[in-house]
Amino acid sequence: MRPKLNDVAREAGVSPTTVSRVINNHGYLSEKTKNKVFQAMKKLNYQPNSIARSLHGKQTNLIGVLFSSVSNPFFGELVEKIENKLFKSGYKTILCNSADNKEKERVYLNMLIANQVDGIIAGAHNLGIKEYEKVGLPIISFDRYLSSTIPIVSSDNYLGGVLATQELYQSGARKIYLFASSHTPNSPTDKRRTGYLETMEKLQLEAHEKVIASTMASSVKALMIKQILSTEQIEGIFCTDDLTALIVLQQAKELGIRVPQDLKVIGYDGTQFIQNYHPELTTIAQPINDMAELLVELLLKRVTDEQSELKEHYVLPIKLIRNQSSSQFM
Amino acid sequence: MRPKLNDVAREAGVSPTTVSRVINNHGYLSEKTKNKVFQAMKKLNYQPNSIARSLHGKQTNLIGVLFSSVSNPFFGELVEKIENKLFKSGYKTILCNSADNKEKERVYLNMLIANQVDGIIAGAHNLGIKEYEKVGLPIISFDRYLSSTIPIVSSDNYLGGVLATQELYQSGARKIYLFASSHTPNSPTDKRRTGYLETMEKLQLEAHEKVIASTMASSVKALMIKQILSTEQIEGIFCTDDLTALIVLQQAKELGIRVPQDLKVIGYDGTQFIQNYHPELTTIAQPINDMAELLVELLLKRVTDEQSELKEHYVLPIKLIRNQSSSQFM
DNA sequence: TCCCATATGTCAATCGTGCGTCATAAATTT
DNA sequence: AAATTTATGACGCACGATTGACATATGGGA
Repeated sequence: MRPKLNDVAREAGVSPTTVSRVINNHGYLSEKTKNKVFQAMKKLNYQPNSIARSLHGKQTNLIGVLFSSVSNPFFGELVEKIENKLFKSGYKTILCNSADNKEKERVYLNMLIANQVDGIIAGAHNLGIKEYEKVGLPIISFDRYLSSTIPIVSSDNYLGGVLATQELYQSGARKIYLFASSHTPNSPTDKRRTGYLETMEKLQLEAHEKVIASTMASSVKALMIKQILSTEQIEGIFCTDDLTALIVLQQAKELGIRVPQDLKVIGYDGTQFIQNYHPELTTIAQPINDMAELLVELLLKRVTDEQSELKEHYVLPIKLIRNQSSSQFM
Repeated sequence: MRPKLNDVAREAGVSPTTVSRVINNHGYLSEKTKNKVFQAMKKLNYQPNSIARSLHGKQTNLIGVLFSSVSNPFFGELVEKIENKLFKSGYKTILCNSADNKEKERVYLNMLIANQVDGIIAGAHNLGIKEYEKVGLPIISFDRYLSSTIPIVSSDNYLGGVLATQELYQSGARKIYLFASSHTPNSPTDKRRTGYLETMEKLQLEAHEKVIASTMASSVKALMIKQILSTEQIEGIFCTDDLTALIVLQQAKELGIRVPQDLKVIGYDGTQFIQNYHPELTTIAQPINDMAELLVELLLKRVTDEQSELKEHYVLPIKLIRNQSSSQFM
């Protein structure tokens, strides 16, 4: 049986009250007693039962972190950063991978409530606004509108779309396609798309959109992309995520389409992983670390003070990382 | 304020005891009352406070999942599978990224104890055996020996080393190098190494080892590998992880070393990610899904019944995925 | 009619800790 | 010597739900 506060008191030869005082550094305490208690705690390997403490109206220091999947490097890196920053502030992360499953997301939301988490960082958004509003807990959303009371953190998706398109144009491409991973209004991808469309219009070029659904198996994506590449004359492709861009590079190679000579490709996300292991890929890098930091900071602000006034939308700058896959070829 | 059991009772017009009985399906209950209570729960959006329930000696249904990092695709995929399987069994995952930091791992362990988790899946092992034994909770270890009472789940690292080496040999390589990500006895990498060394001896070939520390920044790794590739005559490389193998491929390309004509490369791990996005890489695939399943199954067995007899070591089979990077060239 | 299974309510203890109140005693200041 | 400050103990309530004991009521079957 795990030792309790009373066991520590007995071991240290003091009253339970004193032990509690030592733990919470509350009231008058002599160094001598403190030491006695600390030693007893160490000897018994005592850890205050945070369940009991939480029940007493205190915080649980648990934060629900809800994303669709951590096996995607982008979310993996983001979640890792979030977890790190939460840890530094003394909070624990309950990981929730909704796998784009509405039902799972709903069950998770209820679980989190039942577990009395202090707040939620939500990056998986298959549920309606209502369900999130019903939660009644501090929530910060990553990259999607949930409700007017839930602040959003995102990077500048629109500018990303603009820059990506301009980059392809400037490196010589004219027939520029958009490979979008989905097509839902209110989704970040959509603003990247808007950036693309408006820029194409300004450039007086015809827009071409292909939806490469993120739910498809990657082999299916590959097939689909191969099909497109082999039938259409394309000079530049803006993929709304890096992984799709990788498949494009792969398929282009198989078809003997040279990158960047015949085809220029630009991705989106710019994870550390992509930068390290695919330094050839031009991409729009989201500030993963800053986003994680802001998400945590805003959430903890709300957790500490429910009334704290937050903006509705925080947009962080993106950065074009220019590499060989989009370089001008002479 | 979140509704309590008493509020539900009032709303349903029954006693608190009855509500509790309905929730726990305990004692005699009429359908009529059950329905009244369920409706009241729904109306108030009531979630039983699991903190309070846990305090009552019940399980917390929280499991600590301790790995070094989820941004590494291998761990990302493994953790995601684990989280999924835990969820299916009604358990919640507390994610702990120790970042190979001893102190963080220790703090995490204490946090998990304080939070009364029902058990721990440990895949980060920077601490001594003692600290893990002291925990006094069901623990299952991934891939490393912690103590005789803590079962280990791993894949067949030794056989992986053997197969990898044989594959390189059979495809024609004679000067076969090992690029190991670390060199600690008791670590899985070490058995891969043993497999390599023994196979090389059987083949009467000279072994060559290089340590490409996993702690190094990938740019440093790249530099180091470039250096090695450009100074030594190598025909085959067995990398103890796929990411290192990717760097090898990358650097070989830069140096004009053709793969597989001049150099054959084989990696290790075989994540879905690698299979999808680097189908050219031959690799030893660990059964990520089966490992996750077994880890969870064993842990829950221990959680449910402390006394359940488990083996000390569970070794799951690996699989050679043969691709172009190691193919015989004629 | 009596009994028993079914259905619900009342009451109180319990889980481990936090914390306020009161009491007491020693140490320190005035 | 009196008044404070410092240090500790004892006690009890609270947190929200669980659970057992006990009481009571209804209905159906023997």
